[in-house]
Amino acid sequence: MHRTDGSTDACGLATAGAYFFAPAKGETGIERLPKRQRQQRLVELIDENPFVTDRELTRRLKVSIQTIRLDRMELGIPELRERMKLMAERSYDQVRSLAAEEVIGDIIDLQLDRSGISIFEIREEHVFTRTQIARGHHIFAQANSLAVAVINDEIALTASADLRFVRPIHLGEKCIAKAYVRTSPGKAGRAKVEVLSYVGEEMVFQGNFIIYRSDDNKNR
Amino acid sequence: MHRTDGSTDACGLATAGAYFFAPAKGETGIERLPKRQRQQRLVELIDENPFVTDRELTRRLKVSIQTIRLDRMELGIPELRERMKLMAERSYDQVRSLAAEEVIGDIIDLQLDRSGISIFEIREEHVFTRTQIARGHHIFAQANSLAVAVINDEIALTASADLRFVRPIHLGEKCIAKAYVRTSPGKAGRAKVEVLSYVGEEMVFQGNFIIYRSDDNKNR
DNA sequence: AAAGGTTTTAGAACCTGGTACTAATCGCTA
DNA sequence: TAGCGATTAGTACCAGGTTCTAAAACCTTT
Repeated sequence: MHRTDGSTDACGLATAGAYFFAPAKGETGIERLPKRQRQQRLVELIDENPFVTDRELTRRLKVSIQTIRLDRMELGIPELRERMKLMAERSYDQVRSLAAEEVIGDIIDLQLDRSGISIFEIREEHVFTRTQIARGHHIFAQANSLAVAVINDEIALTASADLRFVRPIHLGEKCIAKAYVRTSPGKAGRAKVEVLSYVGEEMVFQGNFIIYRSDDNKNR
Repeated sequence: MHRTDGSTDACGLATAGAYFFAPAKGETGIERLPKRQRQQRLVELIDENPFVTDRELTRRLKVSIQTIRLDRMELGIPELRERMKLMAERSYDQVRSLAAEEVIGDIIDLQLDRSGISIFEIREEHVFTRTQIARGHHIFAQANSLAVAVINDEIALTASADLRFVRPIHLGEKCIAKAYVRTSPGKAGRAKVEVLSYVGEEMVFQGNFIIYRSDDNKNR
């Protein structure tokens, strides 16, 4: 005998007629919603807590477990275990790549000892929640990463920098940093790198970096 | 990763099963290992790929699935689904807290419009893997966060900065940043903040920040 | 009122990747 | 020879599902 998802008919009588034409927003809180709204609510609930089971959703939405499952299927939402697996995999990959993340922003062009370009999109985690303006250190991180990357040496460390945040950068904006090496390549000790960051045509940040270099690019 | 690492008492229980020290059976590559070594290998395999099932491990270690499960139990390694759940939960919490992370480093003292102190420990994810030296932007992030935090305004944005990375900071070092507001509080427009970061007695970083302020600290 | 469509519910069979438990069996040793 | 740890086998059971079939329940149209 296999156990079957019993579900002790929690709401048999709720199936009375005209079941959602009542003053839909009663005291009772959640009356059964029409399909569209229920599915929307389902998405919200799962989004809010991805660890919720179908059985739990049954409780919250006052429909049968089959309905929940049909809804998930229609909406293309995978089952709990699949969701957890996806999260786990994502975080696992992230951990792996985070360690490798030597650079903030995507470098899309790099001419060693000459110049480089990187793109960095301002996302939720980069802004002040209140103002939606990017925190300065993320803008700096992009510029600094690029300045270090453009130096063709075993070891390159920022020695000093001079920054100007020209205008606030907002959530969703794509920040394009362009770095130019100002001293001749291979010159011992220190390199000077200028980084200019743009959103569209507009310059939003400017930095002058002095990069300490190990100066052993010959043995690579 | 999550290495539960259950006390591998090296030789507490003299494992009687030394009965596999016969000619190591070079023929078939991995022949069955003695218990201790197998368990060690098990830990390695799971560590290497936390998404591996017991059945897969059976293949790899050439023992029955019961043995795998006994081993997991002895070692306190949870089942695959539990492992995935833990990873998912951890990453979920991380995402949540990352978004809330308005400040890099722990602020341990703050006198608004006067001074502030924060501590930041250099961990794996902050250093160049090759050299174990902290990337500049993390050091900057700590200083910048503190400089912004110390300004008692609705909105405070970095306008410009002038940085000196005095000496490299290494993995494991605790960086203590001290910020001093150099202009009189409430003065309109811009505040000047000096941040000095130390490892022990040694100054490792110095920054002069100009912080743009909304200057509406009265209505708080 | 009957027909027809959508929505919702029910139930059974089956799946994966396990746990929990009992009971052999193997290989060596005291 | 008995004993003992290590290993294997097998069964029952579980959560949290998928898949499928089938029957209501509801709503609109004819």
